[in-house]
Amino acid sequence: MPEGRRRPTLADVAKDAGLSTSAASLILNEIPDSGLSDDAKKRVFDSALKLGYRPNRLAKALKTDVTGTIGFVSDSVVTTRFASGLINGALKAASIADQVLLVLETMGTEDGMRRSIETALDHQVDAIIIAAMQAKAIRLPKIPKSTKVILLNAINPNYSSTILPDEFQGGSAAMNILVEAGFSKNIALIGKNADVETNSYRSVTVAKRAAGIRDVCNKNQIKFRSEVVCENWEPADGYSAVRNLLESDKKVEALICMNDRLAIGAYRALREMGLRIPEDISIVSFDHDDFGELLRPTLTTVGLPYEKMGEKAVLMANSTEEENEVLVPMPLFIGGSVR
Amino acid sequence: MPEGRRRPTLADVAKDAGLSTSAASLILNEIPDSGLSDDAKKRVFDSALKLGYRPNRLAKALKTDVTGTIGFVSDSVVTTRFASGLINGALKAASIADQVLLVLETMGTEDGMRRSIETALDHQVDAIIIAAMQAKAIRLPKIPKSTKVILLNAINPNYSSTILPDEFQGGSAAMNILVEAGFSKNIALIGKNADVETNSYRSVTVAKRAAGIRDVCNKNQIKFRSEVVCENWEPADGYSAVRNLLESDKKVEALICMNDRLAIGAYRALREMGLRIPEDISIVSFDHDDFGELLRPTLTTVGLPYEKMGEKAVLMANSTEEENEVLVPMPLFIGGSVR
DNA sequence: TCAAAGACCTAAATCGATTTAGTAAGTGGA
DNA sequence: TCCACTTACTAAATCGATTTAGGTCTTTGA
Repeated sequence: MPEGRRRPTLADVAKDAGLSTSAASLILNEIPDSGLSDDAKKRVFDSALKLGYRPNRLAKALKTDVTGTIGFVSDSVVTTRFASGLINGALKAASIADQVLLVLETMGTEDGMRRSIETALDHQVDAIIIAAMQAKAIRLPKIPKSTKVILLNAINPNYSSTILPDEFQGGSAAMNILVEAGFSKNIALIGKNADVETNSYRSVTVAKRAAGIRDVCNKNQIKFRSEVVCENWEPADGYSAVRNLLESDKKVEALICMNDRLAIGAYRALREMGLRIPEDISIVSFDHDDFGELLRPTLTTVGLPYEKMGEKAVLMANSTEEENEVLVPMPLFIGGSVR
Repeated sequence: MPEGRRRPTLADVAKDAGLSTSAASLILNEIPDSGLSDDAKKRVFDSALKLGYRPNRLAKALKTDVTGTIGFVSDSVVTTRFASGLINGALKAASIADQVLLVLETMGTEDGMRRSIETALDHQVDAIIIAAMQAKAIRLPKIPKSTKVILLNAINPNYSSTILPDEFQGGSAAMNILVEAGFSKNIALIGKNADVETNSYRSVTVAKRAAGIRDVCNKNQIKFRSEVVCENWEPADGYSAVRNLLESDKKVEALICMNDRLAIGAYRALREMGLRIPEDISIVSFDHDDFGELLRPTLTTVGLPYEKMGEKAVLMANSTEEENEVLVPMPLFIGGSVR
């Protein structure tokens, strides 16, 4: 009896239609072979519409063990401008699947990770997506095998469902831009980093980015004129790297920077040295950071396919078949920084 | 009976402790005056720990009507780097309150808004936070009065619980920086916008930003040397505004730009004209966009207190007393762009 | 004419908790 | 010895759905 303004329940609909709740449930869920008459069906649908009935997802979930809820646990993905695309893609795919994302942050600690996962499980999520800001090997607490786990931009030996950017392809793509623009001899690499290329714990994907670059070099018999090591990949590192490089070597014609932040430092160094982009020096880099559009000329960069990755994560969470590592291609953003 | 690896239920705990589920519930929830013996309490706590019992939030919610869940509906806040602080702050506050955010996107459409709100209600959220990317008057569908609604960075005539940045104070703060730096006569305003200052539907808060600026002007008997109108607040607009201004008027010494994007355009114009920041021209602006840190000199800017606003939204959602409009102070970020 | 076969619908159990009303045993006072 | 209180606990209803195992009729076939 819908007294006051209570949300109507299935019982209200059933009563209004003059049927049992069982009948109403069978009809509204369109269960085949339920044997309910067309007349009964019409009455139930009419009543549901009239009362504005919407099922209580909690009650439904309690019985069916399907909440329509996915835990999105992130190692501070949400908070950073950098990868909000991940969550955005996930949000879109979830919305299409009539699901909802339950977003949790680990604050970057192992304890936070454990707590977030427990909270998600307490809410009986159908699956957990664990997203990392930089694709790296993460530590995870035990998660019952009944809950599907998808790693987004991360890897862990105990879970095989992983979504990563295809950094090898991305590295190749960036290098190919320079090759196709006619460069071969006088290219310098900014941001070589021994640690990254060998230590898989620190960053699994960037090693592949480097491998993709080197693969194109090998195929075209290109040897870098210079490989500048940068421990960090911040603008200041790019600035000093390029400044030092060009002061001693005037022949460099193109730079491939390991990320956009290095590239912005390169821009500054070149500007100060009176060198023009792309007339004197061409630049490609990685990440498709927002500020790339604000630079003059705009930056040619290989982006990370965050949105697609987020989408894929939700699709994978909902798929019944086991998938293993999925590599999502990296998109190219052509700016004006290559001659 | 915990057969297999099923999640232990309250019944499992009760059985293990040799008590009824009622007793177990009373004990675990620490209900006062339940009259259970200390021995019974110990047994229940021990069993719960041993089995790793965690209550099923769904079942609990079904009975108590408290889900520990807040719907965070956003007009594309999540997706944008711009305001991920909002959600981050909300996430932190929710985590402290042992709550979880159910994040939904409206895709910017009215239908999306309706659908998101319905979805949140279907999941029986305890409250709904409606966040907008730019504080503006938004349209909302009917929401039952039993669900608390908090507007975050937005206003709507039907809901009074609103959280907004204190733009008046922010505007004053920015202008004060210039005043305190000793400027008074030769200041130009970049980004005057008749529409924004009068049409409250388009943007409620920016009008106040302007008012805050003018208030400081009045108090100090300052009249802008120039007020340049910009229909849009993009870098290109800032560029042409400053270029035109300074080509005709060499006396300008300081600029107050209505946002950082205008300011970045100003930087470019000044650089091309050979004017130094801050030696020749000082600049303050608004938003604390990420790229401000990357500029040389770094930008002095008044930021939006997104994180605090998000926190406040959750606190308000959980508070029993009605609060009305809350204004959150805007933080100052001192860079090197003011002499 | 009677049983078997549909056709149409419902009772009741269940999911995992909370919470009220009540029961059983023990204690103390007269 | 009996009643009134405590003390310590439990039975059962409940939240809002789903789902299985029937239960009535009416129809049909022989």
